[in-house]
Amino acid sequence: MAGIEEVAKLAGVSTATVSRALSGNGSVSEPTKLKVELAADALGYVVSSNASSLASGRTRNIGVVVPFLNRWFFSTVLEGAQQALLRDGYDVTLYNLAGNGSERQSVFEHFLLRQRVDAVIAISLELTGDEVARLHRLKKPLVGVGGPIPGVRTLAVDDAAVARLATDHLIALGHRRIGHIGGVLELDVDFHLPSSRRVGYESALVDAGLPVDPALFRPADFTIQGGYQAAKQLLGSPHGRPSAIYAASDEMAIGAILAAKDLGLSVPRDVSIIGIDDHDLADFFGLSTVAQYPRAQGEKAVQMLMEELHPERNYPVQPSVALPFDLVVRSSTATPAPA
Amino acid sequence: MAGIEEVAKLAGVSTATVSRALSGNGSVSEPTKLKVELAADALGYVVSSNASSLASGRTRNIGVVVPFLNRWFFSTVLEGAQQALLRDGYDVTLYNLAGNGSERQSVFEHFLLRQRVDAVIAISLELTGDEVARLHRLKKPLVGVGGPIPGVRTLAVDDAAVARLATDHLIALGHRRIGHIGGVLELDVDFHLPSSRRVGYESALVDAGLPVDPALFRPADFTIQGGYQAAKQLLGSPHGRPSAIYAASDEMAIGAILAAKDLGLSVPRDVSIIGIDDHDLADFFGLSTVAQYPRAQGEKAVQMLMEELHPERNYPVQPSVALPFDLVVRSSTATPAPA
DNA sequence: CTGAAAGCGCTAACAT
DNA sequence: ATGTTAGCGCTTTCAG
Repeated sequence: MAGIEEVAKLAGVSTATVSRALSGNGSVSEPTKLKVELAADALGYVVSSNASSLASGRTRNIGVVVPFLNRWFFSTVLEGAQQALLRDGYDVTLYNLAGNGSERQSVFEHFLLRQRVDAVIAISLELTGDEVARLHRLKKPLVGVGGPIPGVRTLAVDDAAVARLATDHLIALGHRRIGHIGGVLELDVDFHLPSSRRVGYESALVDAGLPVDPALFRPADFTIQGGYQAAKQLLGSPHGRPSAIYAASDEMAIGAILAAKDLGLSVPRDVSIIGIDDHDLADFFGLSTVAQYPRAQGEKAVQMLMEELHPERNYPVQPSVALPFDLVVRSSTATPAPA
Repeated sequence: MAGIEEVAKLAGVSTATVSRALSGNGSVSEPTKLKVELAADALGYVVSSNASSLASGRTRNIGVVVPFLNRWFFSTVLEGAQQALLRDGYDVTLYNLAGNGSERQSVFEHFLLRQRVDAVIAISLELTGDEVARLHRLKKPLVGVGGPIPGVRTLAVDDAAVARLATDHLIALGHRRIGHIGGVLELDVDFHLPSSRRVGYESALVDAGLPVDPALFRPADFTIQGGYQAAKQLLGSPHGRPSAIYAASDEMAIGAILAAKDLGLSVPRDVSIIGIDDHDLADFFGLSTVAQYPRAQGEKAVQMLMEELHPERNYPVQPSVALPFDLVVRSSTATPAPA
């Protein structure tokens, strides 16, 4: 491992100049800069991130905290964030807070605080006030994605509006008994979306003059399996089976489609189904859905961090972050069959 | 941020003793150790990983390189590895080599070499000789998971044996025309498994005295969609439709099940289907499969690294790594319907 | 624009 | 068992 000193020697300049030339901080004449770059290349020199971080206080490393890895939404946001960060020369240190217990505490107490990261991205994780305060005290920028964190810049679609859009689509098609597969309460602790997605649904019903029937709601765990079971309950009901189901995620909606099929019901003739996400599989299943764009959300989160981390770069200001979402109508929704 | 010096002062010892007491390296009497810990707690002291790394040469950080994030196998291995590393006090820096192009090069040239990681875990990624050599030159331990990397300790199930087991299961049930949905060649560059999983299938056939019919093979891309399309081709064949299909992954097998249903074929009455993986969804679809245990693979990879990184700890030696796999029979396979 | 030199906060000999 | 001290390899004032 060649060090900065050898590069300096080979280039015939001081180590300070090498540092400036390679980092872009401070001014260096074009010719010397070139010399330095050549020398660095020749020696295969790469800065030691530790030495650099120690001296400068910047790590060029971002901590990303996620609750799960094997769920489409999370891994897609992560992918978007990772790629954007790589482009900006940042590494990603991943913290998977699966086991919500002592693991979580140790991540905050020992890992994030070791000066290892310049900033933190929290995906769909409701941090406690204490956790947020800790990060603030260290002056580490923090942005949230997918779940509102009090007192923190957060990137999230307007879940209530998304839910409304999905429900309104069904109402506009003429459905009057619309079931809803939402989140289980347990998950609501960390993601607020289950409840806001339910609120949007209910207010859409109310605004349309439709009754809110608790029997038409079933909680599930955001998986295909969960959606399947919930839909079976909803659709198996001997009287008053809903003519449409709005599920709070595509995976649950796909489960609902499979449940309908297994019950011998045709989608969308006998029952319309709509989800939220625009999951990779939505197209395959012909699922109508409200698309959100997790990959773009990850990228935008990075952009927000860069604005804080590099105010000098004068990034275009993003005043309010209203994230886009779009109704995508495929073949799982249609007008209800005439009674 | 309190520094080591303040802790030393408060505890009434030297910084060296603080370092020793907190890191466990070198010997410190029980009483002083306690004093130091108390002082550290009181001040909320956490070592600066950069300073520590710079001085010691160890980063307590492992680089994990993956080709995709949103595929079950990868994210599960990653999850297992991450959790095991966290337990051992290691951070994980994630490199997602999605866009196999210049991104990949920059990861190797700039990121991994910055002394940021103590070791590297490569998941299902066939590293080039040059890439391996680079890591070796830095004396960074490297272990591979899921794909054989020449000259590198690699953790992978015996794909040919796994494929054989799946195929033999079908043969034992009495199937004689067994279709295979395997990997597309393109993917074979980075994962060797497509071809070894095909080889195992073919040799099982041969050993059973069955012909290897190229018309019974369809490539796909390891997704549900891909498996669906391939299965449609296989099952739609006007003559000589296979009575069973062995897919090289559960996701493709699930696609095949859906395809069979859509064709009006009953599984397993009209066609038996088996996959590989024991994916989260396998149980839901009643899919027979050969389970491998990616989470455990991630954990074992970590264990191997720890053995190299901490030889003094005398980990129990794992001589040869024969990874477990098991046939899991569910409801998607049965004897063929009598012709 | 460039160089000299003082650290960044810790660890690891080397003493004691 | 503990203290002293010399770096680890860079970045960044401060001069010039």
